[in-house]
Amino acid sequence: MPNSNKTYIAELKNNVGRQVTLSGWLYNSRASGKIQFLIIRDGTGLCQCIVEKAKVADELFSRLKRLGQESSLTITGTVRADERSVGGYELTVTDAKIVSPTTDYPITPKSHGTDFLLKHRHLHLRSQRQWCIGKIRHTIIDAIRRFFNDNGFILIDTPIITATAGEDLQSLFEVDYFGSPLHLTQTGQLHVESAAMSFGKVYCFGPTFRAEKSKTRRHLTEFWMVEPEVAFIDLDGLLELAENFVSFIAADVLQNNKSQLETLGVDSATLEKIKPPFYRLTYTKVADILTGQKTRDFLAQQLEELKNQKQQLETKIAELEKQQTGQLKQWQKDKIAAELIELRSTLGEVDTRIENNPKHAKLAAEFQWGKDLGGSDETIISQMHDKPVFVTHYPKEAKAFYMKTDRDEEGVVLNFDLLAPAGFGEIIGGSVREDDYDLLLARIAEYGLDVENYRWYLDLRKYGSVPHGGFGLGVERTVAWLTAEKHIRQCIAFPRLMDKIYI
RNA sequence: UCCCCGAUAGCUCAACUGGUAGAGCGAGCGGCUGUUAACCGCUAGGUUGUAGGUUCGAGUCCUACUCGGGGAGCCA
Repeated sequence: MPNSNKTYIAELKNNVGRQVTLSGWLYNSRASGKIQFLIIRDGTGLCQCIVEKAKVADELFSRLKRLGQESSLTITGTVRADERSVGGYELTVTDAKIVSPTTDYPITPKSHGTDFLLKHRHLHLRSQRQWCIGKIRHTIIDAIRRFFNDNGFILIDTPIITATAGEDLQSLFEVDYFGSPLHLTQTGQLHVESAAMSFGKVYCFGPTFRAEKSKTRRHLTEFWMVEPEVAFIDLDGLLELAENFVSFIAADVLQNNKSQLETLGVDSATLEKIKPPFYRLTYTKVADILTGQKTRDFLAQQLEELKNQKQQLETKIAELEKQQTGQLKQWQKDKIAAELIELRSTLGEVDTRIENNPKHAKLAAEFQWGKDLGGSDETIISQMHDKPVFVTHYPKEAKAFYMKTDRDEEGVVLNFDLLAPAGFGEIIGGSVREDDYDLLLARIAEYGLDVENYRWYLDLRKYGSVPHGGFGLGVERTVAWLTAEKHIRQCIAFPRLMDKIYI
């Protein structure tokens, strides 16, 4: 095996004119009598390899011709720049070695259903789309770590098995810990607060578990969350930190994943907009907006647009259905059929939105100060903006026990949610923490939590309490937002969904 | 937990009001020197999710169940 000059596809641009050897898998192939086009993937990209019958041994030519998708092989040839090729470079093949031939690879280059793909997730990870998302996820995670490391934050690894509940008690996964019931962490926040009193600026980054009965495109039961926590910080400081942080991530993706964004069909202009300052609204302001004329007009207009869109789709579908019955080549009929499936699914989505619009309008109009913002309310606010929006100062009844009440306005807490624009919704939740011992104790009791479990947490208010706060950013939601991926389950390699684990 | 939709070849989907289950992809064989989800010809591939029911006749209608998708509530 000529291994001495092994090259990765990503490095082809530096090797034009040279002979190189690639190792990878057969992604797709097209063949004719005397020429074959093999698309090879090697983890760094795709490369079209040209096999001409005249330039290789006959036996090799025919073996390559019947080589199945996802067979592994090493392939040697000369690098050429060529516009017609994926990635702009191709290989004129002189030799190849089949490492392991494959037959009947289940995932074809045609379309597949979600269930099928999730059942084959171990193989689906090789697909272009999953590969692009995986690369971007990697950039995001790397950016997260770098942002904090370069800004003086210390990484603290918080426990996964815990006795304290950070969020809602109903969404806990219980663990039988040598006979006593503990649970999987919902947040590292309480622990990371303790570390902030030692290091000043800290963050934790790990998996989080929530047994929410939420079967939506925005929920996983196991997801990754990064949670910075800072001593001596106020709400304004947190907002600034959060907007710089999110902007840094977006800029990093833009810089490192141009081609992946392009493959995914993401308009990079939307990412370029993600720059400070983000919009800042108080909860009370949001409540006014939701119940006001602006929202009524906005939703009415949206409904009009949706109805128009529906009509256009229906016209298009009718046209295609008519065409389909005419005299056409089989492949043309197939193309139309594929297009119809696509259009019908879009139509279904539009129908759902039309159906939901009045419900959302009603929910918004009847919004009562004091309630938490519903998903639809968030969506409305988020749709009204082209940049992320901070919503701050929620009523304390709607929020967690540890959030600090606004001393100027006792009914609200010093918290914030960050809503991603264009209807994407919440990606960050954060707050200034209650730092007064007595007030915190009262809140713990109010929430019906066992004070004994929170003794250590209360101690932080006893020994040198300081104003402090932090937030949590959901990694998969951020990935979904930045890649414009509709479903969060595509944003982690092996998703854990409510009641459903595939692999 | 609630509401809506669906289940037909390995995969993605067809089958008008109940009347002999059909394409493409994939697989196999053959053809084609620049293909881009290549194309063209041939071949194989099915107890229509499961269990009942209505009917002369059920993929199609009814009931239950199982599985899947979407939405609601809740959240990162």
